[in-house]
Amino acid sequence: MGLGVGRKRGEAVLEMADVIPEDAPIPDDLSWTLKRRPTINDVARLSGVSKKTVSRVINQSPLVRGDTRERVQKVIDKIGFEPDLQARGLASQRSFLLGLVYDNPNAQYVVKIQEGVLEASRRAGYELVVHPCDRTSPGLAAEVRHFVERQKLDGVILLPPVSENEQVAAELAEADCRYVRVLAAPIDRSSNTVLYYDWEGAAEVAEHLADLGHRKIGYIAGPRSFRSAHERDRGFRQGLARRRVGLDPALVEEGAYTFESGEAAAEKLLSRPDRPTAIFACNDEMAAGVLKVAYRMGLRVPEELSVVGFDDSPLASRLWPSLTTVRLPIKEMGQMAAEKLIQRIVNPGTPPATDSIVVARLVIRESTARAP
Amino acid sequence: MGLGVGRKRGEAVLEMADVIPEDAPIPDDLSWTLKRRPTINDVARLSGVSKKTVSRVINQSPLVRGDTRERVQKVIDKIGFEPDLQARGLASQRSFLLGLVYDNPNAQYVVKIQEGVLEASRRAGYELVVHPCDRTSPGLAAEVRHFVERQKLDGVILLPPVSENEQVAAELAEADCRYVRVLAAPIDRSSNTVLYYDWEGAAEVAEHLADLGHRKIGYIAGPRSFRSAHERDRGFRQGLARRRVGLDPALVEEGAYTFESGEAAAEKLLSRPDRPTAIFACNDEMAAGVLKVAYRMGLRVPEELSVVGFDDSPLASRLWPSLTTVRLPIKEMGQMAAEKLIQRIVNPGTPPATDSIVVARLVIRESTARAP
DNA sequence: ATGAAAGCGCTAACAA
DNA sequence: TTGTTAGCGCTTTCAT
Repeated sequence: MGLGVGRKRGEAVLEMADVIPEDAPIPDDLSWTLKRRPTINDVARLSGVSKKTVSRVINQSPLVRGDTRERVQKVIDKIGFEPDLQARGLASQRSFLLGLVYDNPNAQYVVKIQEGVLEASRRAGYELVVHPCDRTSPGLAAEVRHFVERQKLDGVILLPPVSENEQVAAELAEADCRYVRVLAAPIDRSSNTVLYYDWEGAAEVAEHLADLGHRKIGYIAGPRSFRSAHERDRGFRQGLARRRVGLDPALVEEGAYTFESGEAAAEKLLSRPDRPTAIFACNDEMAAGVLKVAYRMGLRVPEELSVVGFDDSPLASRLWPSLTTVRLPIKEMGQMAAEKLIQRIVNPGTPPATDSIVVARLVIRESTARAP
Repeated sequence: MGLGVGRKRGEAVLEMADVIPEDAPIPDDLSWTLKRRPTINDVARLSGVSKKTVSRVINQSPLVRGDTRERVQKVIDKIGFEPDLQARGLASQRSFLLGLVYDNPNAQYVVKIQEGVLEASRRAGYELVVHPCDRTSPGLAAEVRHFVERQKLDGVILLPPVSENEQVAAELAEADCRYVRVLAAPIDRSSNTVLYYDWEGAAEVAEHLADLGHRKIGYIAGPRSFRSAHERDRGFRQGLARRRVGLDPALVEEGAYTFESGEAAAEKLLSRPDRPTAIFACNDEMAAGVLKVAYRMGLRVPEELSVVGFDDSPLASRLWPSLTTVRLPIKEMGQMAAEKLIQRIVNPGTPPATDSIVVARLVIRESTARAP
């Protein structure tokens, strides 16, 4: 009956009725009678409207009368229709996929960001495709572009330190791909950026140590190639300046953000005749190295040496003594980045987004005490 | 000229020629003349064959003559044609996406697996969609199914402990979705499984401690809800039995794989009058807790107390003293899982895959020594 | 070995 | 407000 005749290959088959009359109730358990995943055609037929109207309902277009919308929605719910994302994407040049590009050695950081991003994306019906990469690879920008174009990603989030790569950003812009960069300093438009103020946390470290009476402070900086290292440096020096405490250049070492480089730097600093009473290592890994050297040299922490790290990694709370460090709300950063991106995807005509800023804060634990 | 007239909306426009005669050389720099991403139609037109033949070339069908294939391939390379994955997927019910489902608190583990999976998937042109989940959620199986169906994932990899959930596996099977489970014990067909033998590593721990002369050995087991905890338990007891060393039930505690639970268990064990001379904690987190308690109680490690962990997390090598522990080749597991999955996707008609097994091995560091 | 035509399930342009 | 008609770019019958 009804359209039963002109049905094409693969059309869903209903056993009772094809078209449901306007005024008839929609039968229960229609899903039982569908032999395969329902399509927009099934919904259209069953609710007696055109494909396009169903499409309008799906896409929340205002151009549908209330009762029509309701009727269609009822059929959708009844037969459990869910639009096919591939088809939708093919027709509208979207994919409902976001990308996450990173080259960060810190697993905790990456996973936390992923969690935050996913929390926001799931709400909006987006999935996340991950893409670790090699910052030093010459073809990086092209490779990232290929990644987004291949799957037609609707947008990408870039984590530090790849986020600092201008070529990558430029390539994405050229490919017309929306992106959000997680950055330590405002080097892009604020609608493309989630900023984290590492420097504020570093300044708090300086003040904390100064307030504990430390005057000979050792400092293990991060590698120059990381923007965050500069920011931490700036903040630390600024904090010391605020407390009018000097930083002896002889007590400054540059580390590589690794455990081993922390050990090496600590060995230099702690074998000086005028060894520092406190050391600020620019990340927890290096601070762990400092602790190890202190133990080896028989220095008690914090009684004879205060140690501060940065990142609040799992390490920080599990070391002995637990590390005074600096914490960034990482998961929140992921959420903010995803929300910012999705906002622009879903609502392209909105005014440019405002700044998104998170601030690093000091976490005081057991590894710091008054200067001896 | 040529097909210039019947051209449809959106057709690529060439400035010089539409059809290239059979015997004419293919012009250089054709990409310049294409106003948008080239499609299969462009390739077909330029190489003077039908869409279908181009499709055959793309899909490596043997039903194409050598010279035809070559000619088509030349055009593909020249204009930089890359098939649209959405269109391909829509027509052939694929997505070129793999899923990774996990509920693992260990960030290092997750990231390493992701790396391994990606290494294998990139080679095959697959991308990875990540899906952390909540093992305790009642709707988990349905939710995972929804995840794979929504994006029509070509396959999923399940990590422990979600991988141990039979409902999830059953739901995936019902949805006709290929999956590979990373498991500590063979509870599924071997074509669906990558096995890791935790128990072997645990047995090595037992032998190591026994060989160092320890007879009063404390043991902090993992939570019963983890299959790996059972396997580690089995292996440990087996190893002890092989060395004819007994395990005093009074020296056995159950932990929760957390730092705090390790501390709590260690406090009980170490405050006994007949305190153990060695403690095996079933993961590094708990072992870190043991170390902390030992320091608090003034026990020197390893002189007075040997401590062994499991996982070889970053923690293990950064603690002081560094932890003797057990290592699993995590990245390789990810690779194996992905290869196994892709093999089945790309080549559905192959005989059921054989076992994929990795073995956990003891890593001796500074936290173990001869019994006092 | 190759091709024509009809889909895949959806959106978009243009009518009505 | 709603429907009609073409697509999106590819694969798949089924011919030839």
